[in-house]
Amino acid sequence: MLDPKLIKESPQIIQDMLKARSVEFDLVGLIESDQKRREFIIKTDELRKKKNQVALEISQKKKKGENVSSILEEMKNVSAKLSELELEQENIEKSYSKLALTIPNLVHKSVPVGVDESSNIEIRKWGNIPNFDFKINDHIDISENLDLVDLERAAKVAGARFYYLKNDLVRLNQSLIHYGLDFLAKKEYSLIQPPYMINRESMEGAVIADDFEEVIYKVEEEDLYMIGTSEHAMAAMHSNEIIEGKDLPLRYAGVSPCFRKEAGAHGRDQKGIFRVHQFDKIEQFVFSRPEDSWNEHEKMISVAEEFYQSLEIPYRVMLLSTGDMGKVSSKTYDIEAWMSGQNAYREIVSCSNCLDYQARRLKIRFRDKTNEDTQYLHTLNSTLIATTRILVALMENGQTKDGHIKIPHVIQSYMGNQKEI
RNA sequence: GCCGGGAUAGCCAAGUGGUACGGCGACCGUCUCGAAAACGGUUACGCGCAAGCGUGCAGGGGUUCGAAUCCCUUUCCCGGCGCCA
Repeated sequence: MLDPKLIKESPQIIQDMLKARSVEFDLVGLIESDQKRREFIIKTDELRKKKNQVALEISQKKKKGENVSSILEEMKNVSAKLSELELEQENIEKSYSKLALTIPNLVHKSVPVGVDESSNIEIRKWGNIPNFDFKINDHIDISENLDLVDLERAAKVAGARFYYLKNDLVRLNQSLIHYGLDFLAKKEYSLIQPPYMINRESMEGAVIADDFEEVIYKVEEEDLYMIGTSEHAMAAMHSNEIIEGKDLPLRYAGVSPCFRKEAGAHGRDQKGIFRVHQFDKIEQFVFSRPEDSWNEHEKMISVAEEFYQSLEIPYRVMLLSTGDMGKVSSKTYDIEAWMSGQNAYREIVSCSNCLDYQARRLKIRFRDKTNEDTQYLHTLNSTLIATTRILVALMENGQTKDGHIKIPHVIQSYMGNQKEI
């Protein structure tokens, strides 16, 4: 959600944003319904004032024992009229908020304008792409040869895009999570294991309506949705709260499984564990003062980079273009890791500053002094590690001539000093 | 799952049909060289240039001229019983 005052006073800024994002949006409709909505607030407030005055009069007359029958009649009329107006107002509010909730976020001026990922900009690169003096395999063959993944039985039991992890790959997965949590704990993030299902109201705060159908699993007969990432649960964590300014920034490390429909991804990455319906992830989530959020954004991406340097995974940092970026985000960096089996850089991290867009939807405010006005804070999120994709990178980049997988140095102590799988 | 008790502002808390009592904390001001104390004010949201007005008693619905208060319903919390990794 955007600041309604900004939309009213500077519609050109909104128009520019919509153009940059190539998004069709009924901005005129939004402005008109906002205008209408304000008019109705004035009308109904006036009538309520009248109602309060008459109610007071009735109670005073009754106390004095005077006859109130004529004034009761007047009150009846006022109430009836008010109910009528309120019904109309409700409809206007509905059409207003439907539009207000679907308008995308503002775009930071540094973001390249483009329709898709081809306009993304490479910001920097780290690490050397590994050379192999033998014919390499992709993660599907490697994991099959070493009995680390069972995709066929997963398909039988759950369907496509599911997997059974097996044997040492289970241990590697757990070790990556353990290492990731230790890594963020050292940087003074609070560790959070959130609910894996949250209610509609909370989900709507973090996710834009269009994404519901494409991404989010709904639990039948319950007001519950499976989280697509712990971001969803952590964003809603402080909803309807006023946070003390001195407590900001709040830096959380959320760990959870993530559940995604992948409805819009037919045919892409069909095989293996690169794109799946369920995976484990550690997420950085920060609640920040507005003036600090761009610094926090840079900090988060460098935390993620440091993490991949420690795992010795070559990567590049991309600045996403308007066409490739989510509607909730104002600026997004992706980290893409080199994956030898695919001979390409593939997305492993997404790091976004959402400004006050989520905070407005979820009513998360802060203030420094109790007699000051509250302000919306800024929310930011970034992957630390989505484990399945890192398993792919480690298997493909770390494969040896004799068909084994090298375990990164920092992970070995988590696996009983095992050096290879 | 069943029975009972609850949910009021940042916190505590009064209020059984007629303008949401009071306290604590925090913040601002007066006083002071400064502070404490004392006193006054502020401390949820919306509309409005403003004066001001309206909304807000867990959520939704109803009864009534009028609902924190009465009725229905949902959610959550506490106690007891039951079930359970």
